[in-house]
Amino acid sequence: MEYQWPSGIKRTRQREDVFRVLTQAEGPMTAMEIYQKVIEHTKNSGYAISTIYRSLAVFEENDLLEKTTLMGEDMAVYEWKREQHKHYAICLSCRRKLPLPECPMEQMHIHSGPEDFTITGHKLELYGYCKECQTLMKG
Amino acid sequence: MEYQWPSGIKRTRQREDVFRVLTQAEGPMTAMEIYQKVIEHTKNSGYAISTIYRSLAVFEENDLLEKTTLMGEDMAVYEWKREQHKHYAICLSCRRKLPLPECPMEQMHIHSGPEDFTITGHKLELYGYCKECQTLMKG
DNA sequence: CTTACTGCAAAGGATTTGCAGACTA
DNA sequence: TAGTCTGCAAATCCTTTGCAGTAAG
Repeated sequence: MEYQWPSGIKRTRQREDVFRVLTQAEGPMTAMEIYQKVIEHTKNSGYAISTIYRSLAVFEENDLLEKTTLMGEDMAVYEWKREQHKHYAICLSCRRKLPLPECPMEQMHIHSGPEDFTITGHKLELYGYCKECQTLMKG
Repeated sequence: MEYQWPSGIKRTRQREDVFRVLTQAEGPMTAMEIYQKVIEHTKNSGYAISTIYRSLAVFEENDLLEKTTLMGEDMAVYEWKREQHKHYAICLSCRRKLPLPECPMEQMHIHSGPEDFTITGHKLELYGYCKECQTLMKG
């Protein structure tokens, strides 16, 4: 198992489910997507979506995941924080999220914003059209 | 007046109000903030928040404004699209939004993301602490 | 005039919360 | 066993929508 249970957080079956889904996810997921993955795996009908939200809140308070709302979407997406953080190129047509091979912000050396502002993090998303959708549009 | 009424959009008093507030705004605003600015200016009590949303929708459909949800906030913010688009450094303490002097993405020449992906736009936000909040934390 | 826009109020939908029972340590 | 967590259902809150009256061109 690549990811270990974070210390300082009480371990419950439901939180483990959310943890497993998030750490195994390919990209950011909505609460509903996480919920569906969980019940699909546990085959447990008595599972509350509110528990998902509460688990996510606990992880977020402990700075273990990132909550975002992507352009053109209404629901928040959640992603587990990894050593090497990720950015995505999001296709405006099919909404697919393609991970960038590396973080452009680290590639360049811009760690300075406005004067006297200490940067602790950043959020970057690229928008455009993936190969398949470009082909479809031309065709 | 710097900004001219966009052609192709029916001109009404209410839309003009939203247009004026947005084009004069210093940064992104929530629908509620726009609403309050509008009624403060017009002193009109019979003004519906739904009209604000509908005006925003029309402008957005015409690609005249950008709707975003900032990290750690629940409400969407709206910003008029300008020739020179803006990015912000957002203080995690006081939530102030400080505009960056220039777009870091243009500064570097990264216009390539994943293979065969055509980039049409991007979203970038820096997070951290502004001068005042740093001082407060140290003191 | 004709059609689109607005105010009002009510509906939607994601997320949060109160409470009593269930479970972890 | 003590205290937290969960399921359930109801409440919130931002945002959207239906409808009848109003305004723009």
